[in-house]
Amino acid sequence: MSEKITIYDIAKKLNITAATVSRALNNNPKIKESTRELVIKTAASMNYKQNKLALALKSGRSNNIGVIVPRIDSNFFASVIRGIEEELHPHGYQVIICQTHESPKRENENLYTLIDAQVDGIMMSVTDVTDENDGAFHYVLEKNVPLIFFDRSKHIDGVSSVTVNDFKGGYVATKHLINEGCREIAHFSGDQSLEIFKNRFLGYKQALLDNGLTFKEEYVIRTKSSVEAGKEAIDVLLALDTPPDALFSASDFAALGAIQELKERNISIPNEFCVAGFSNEPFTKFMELSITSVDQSPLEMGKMSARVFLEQVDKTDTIKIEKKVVLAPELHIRKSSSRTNF
Amino acid sequence: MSEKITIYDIAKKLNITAATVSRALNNNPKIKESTRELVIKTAASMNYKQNKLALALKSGRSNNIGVIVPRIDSNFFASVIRGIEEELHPHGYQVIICQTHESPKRENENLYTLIDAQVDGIMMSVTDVTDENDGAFHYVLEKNVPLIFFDRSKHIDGVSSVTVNDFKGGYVATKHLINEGCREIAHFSGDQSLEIFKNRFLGYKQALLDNGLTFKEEYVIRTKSSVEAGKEAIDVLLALDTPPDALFSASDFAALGAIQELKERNISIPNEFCVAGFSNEPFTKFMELSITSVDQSPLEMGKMSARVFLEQVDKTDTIKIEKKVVLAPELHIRKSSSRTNF
DNA sequence: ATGTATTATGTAATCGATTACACGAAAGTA
DNA sequence: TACTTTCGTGTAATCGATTACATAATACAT
Repeated sequence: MSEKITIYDIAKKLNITAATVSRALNNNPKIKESTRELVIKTAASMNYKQNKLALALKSGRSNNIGVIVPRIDSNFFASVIRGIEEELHPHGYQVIICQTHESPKRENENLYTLIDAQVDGIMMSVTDVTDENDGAFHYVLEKNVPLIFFDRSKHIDGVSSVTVNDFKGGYVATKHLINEGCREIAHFSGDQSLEIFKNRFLGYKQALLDNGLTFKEEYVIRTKSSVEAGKEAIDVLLALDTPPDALFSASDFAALGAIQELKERNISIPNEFCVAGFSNEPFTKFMELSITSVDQSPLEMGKMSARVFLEQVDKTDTIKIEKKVVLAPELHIRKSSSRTNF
Repeated sequence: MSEKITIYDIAKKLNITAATVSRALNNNPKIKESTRELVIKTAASMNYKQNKLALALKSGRSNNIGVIVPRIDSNFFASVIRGIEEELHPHGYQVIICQTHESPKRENENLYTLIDAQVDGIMMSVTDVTDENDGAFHYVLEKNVPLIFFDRSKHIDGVSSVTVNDFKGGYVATKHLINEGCREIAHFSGDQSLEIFKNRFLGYKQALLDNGLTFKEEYVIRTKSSVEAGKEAIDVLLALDTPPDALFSASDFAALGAIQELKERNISIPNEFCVAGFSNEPFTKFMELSITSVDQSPLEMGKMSARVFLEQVDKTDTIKIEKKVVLAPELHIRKSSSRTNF
């Protein structure tokens, strides 16, 4: 075990006080240049390392920020985290990861844990939006810890968010399907208590109406974000009297499930049926029958969240800044919906 | 801003000392039962929260562990991290993420940063294995911080590791290709200074020799783990006098690149050419022409790493335990190499 | 020479919790 | 009764760094 060197050890060696050492190391202008140099040289030679915990205790700032996501092993969330990490690392922040597994209970626990661990900020994608009376968020706000929502947001006064324009995403995807000649367009939605799914749905609906198509309730199916769920949902749709000729799915995984099932039934894609997904998961691009999907630029979302955090930290004295950043979605048109180009 | 309640506040209210409060909250047996109950009740009513930073400073333990990976937005690493987080969360540890982007310099920085942040342990997948004289690792060991390598390991005395049997993975994948009737099997390798790639290669070679096939140097190509690299590499192979009839790629991405290029050339898979990859990335399963791949059970790898950490922490007094856990790889046979079943 | 800035450093409190040691009170023993 | 344990709590140091305030030392002005 290497001995821990503290500023007291340096002070003793140089016959000065720890205060002087501290000031010298922190470039306090009141320190004589010669002293500063001596201290810095001695510190280096003794292999001194600042104890971050002591600093954190004194300053109340841990230089850690917490990130809460439903799960980390999804390309979207992992990419957002990557963005956050890359933006914050140069500023000396470490990123602490928490997963909720879509459980509001875990979400609360994580919030409390992070605050208790004295993180300097929290960035998160909420899991459930229903418990408005929930104490954990107020606990965060009371502590004046910057809180930033990304992707899945919640309306709380004074809280910033970075989201993608889901309405537009749903709109352009649906419009694209219409342009390809589809007239009976179905939609796989997620839990509409989450804004993102609500908005993707609304974008879809608006695109239909704006283009003279009728919106049919029975074409909208709520599915989980999984291949299996997509298969089951498309079965339901194909059993309708007028089955659809296209699908806009709010999940790439469900879109994939639908595609697999359609192939099983020898329905030709994109000739007889067009499909568009959402999220631009890596596999959508890799498939032989590549899948059209709406990109949410997760890396950018992460970086932007980090920037919003940096703006807010250190400004706790001023009026709380509420910044709503909305990124533009980008439709990646691929084979699953291209009757013309490929 | 909510006032911060400390044990001193509780002490003052009850006309006792902070020491008694601390002992009561920590279930110290020397405290009178009635006092303990009173303290606990008062603490709850005052909404007291233990200051983790103060605790960390005093105890020298932060309850954070650091994880260093090349990048987080890869399904493999994200899954390992998920495993680590799930195993460690119940024990009160938070997971701090660092990325190296395959840069040894960043790797060193991350190691120093984590130690300076007083993490209680470090789990990592190394980036580069060449600089044996590297100070950062010794710094970690000097501090007696448990260090565990997963997947990409480095030989350091007293350091535990959790890896998959890459030799076996390479062997079974190659053996499988041979069983399917392939005779001229090529191999995409990664940087062989990394054990994992070395061992996958050796397994491949051994399988060839054990089955009476000749090993050809020119069939082994070093590629990056990307689709593009795979395309370029297969071009080289197909230009040989005797082009191969199968490929075992140490990377799923490179395997995918090869498949795309082979299709481009109208070479039929698996009839004329079989392909197997490594890592079992999600997309390998999703493709219409699903790709055979070796699974490394990343979730299990993460959990196992966490367990090894838990065994080592708190036992710094004893002789250093060096535990080498080797998980069994599992070959997932899919269409890209199945001439018979599908 | 005396008084006043200015500069560099020391003193000591502080962040919040833990804990070795000390000590008074109660209980047990002879 | 007197003496020893045992029990419960208080005192104060400690973890390592920062910083308001005090003070010593020097420079400068009159």
